[in-house]
Amino acid sequence: MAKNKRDIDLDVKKKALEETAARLFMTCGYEATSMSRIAQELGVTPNTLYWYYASKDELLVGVLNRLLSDSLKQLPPIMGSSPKEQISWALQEFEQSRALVNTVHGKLSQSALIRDWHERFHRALESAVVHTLKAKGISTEQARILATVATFLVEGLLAHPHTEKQRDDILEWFGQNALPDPA
Amino acid sequence: MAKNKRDIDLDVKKKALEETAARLFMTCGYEATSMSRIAQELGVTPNTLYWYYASKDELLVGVLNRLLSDSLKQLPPIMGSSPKEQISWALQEFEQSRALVNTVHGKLSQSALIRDWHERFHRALESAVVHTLKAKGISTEQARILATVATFLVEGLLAHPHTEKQRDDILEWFGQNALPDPA
DNA sequence: ACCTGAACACCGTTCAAGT
DNA sequence: ACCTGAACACCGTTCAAGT
Repeated sequence: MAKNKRDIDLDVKKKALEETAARLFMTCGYEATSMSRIAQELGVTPNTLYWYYASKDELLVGVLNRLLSDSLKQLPPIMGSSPKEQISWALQEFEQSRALVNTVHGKLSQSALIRDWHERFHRALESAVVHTLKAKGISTEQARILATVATFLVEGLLAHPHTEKQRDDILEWFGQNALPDPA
Repeated sequence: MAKNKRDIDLDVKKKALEETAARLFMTCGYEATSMSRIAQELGVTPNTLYWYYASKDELLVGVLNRLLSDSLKQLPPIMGSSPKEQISWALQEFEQSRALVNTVHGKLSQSALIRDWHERFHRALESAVVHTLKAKGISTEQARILATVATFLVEGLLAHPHTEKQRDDILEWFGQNALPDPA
């Protein structure tokens, strides 16, 4: 990437920074990726990054938001499928960034910035899931519980290496117990 | 603590090191706790820690094993209670070290040492849970699934701040769906 | 507005040297 | 066997200076 200044605008530049950072974070891990390394990959001095982001954590938030909105763009097509397929999709979507999921959880107790982002993310996710469950005739309270359980199962599968069979068994079990027996 | 050398034996010394490290890890977080800080608290030079542990990660493993075996000592009394109470106990037991749970998950992709410990821990936990479930007449396969789900729910609750109601609702829901309806 | 050079305080870790 | 002093390479971050 060129060392251009001023001739490419802020959003384009941030996009490039975040894409490089995302790639390194996902392959080498957040802690193992130094600001110097990211800068080096971009042909830039480490300090440069601090013009765009106040801290490494803030860069991480930028990366998370970008990955998330990229995922959400692919969401519409699967909106009509079964709950099990939807969970399966979410799992696959997060699979590549599983290291980041663990990173976020690991930083919860140290970084208020990450804590905020995490809280917002879960609130948005829950309300989306609850909304679709209610459309299926499930009570608000029950929908809330199921949404949380589904989230924990996805995160558990992401956090721990597992076989395909394990994943399928769990999704199957949840699918059968989630909906109150449609007699 | 005294700077004694040779006059107190290795196990006692390691106990003191790990207790101090555990306290700091749990209150300030693992990354935020430097080796220097731990050493300072012990009235010792940072290098000293490296005579006992090859790395900070190894010290963490020592801390984890100590906390775990301390918890296991309190296990017998609750062996007879209901599954829901047992899960509740596990939750409460891990509550204080919730930061460490997140730390371990966050380091999975970077540290082979932690990965090993984590794998061993989950294997031991699963086999214990499966064993008790089978005693209740549940098939091995079903017991495995339930054990994994229970683990993910506990970890989810630990990783995310939650209200008492949320916790009770989830445990209640699991309790009702876990055991194949005892007619 | 954007980027660099040089520096800061700190980190985990090593090693030769002391007792 | 146990511990220290001094050093190493590196980290995230800051700031004054350049264009």
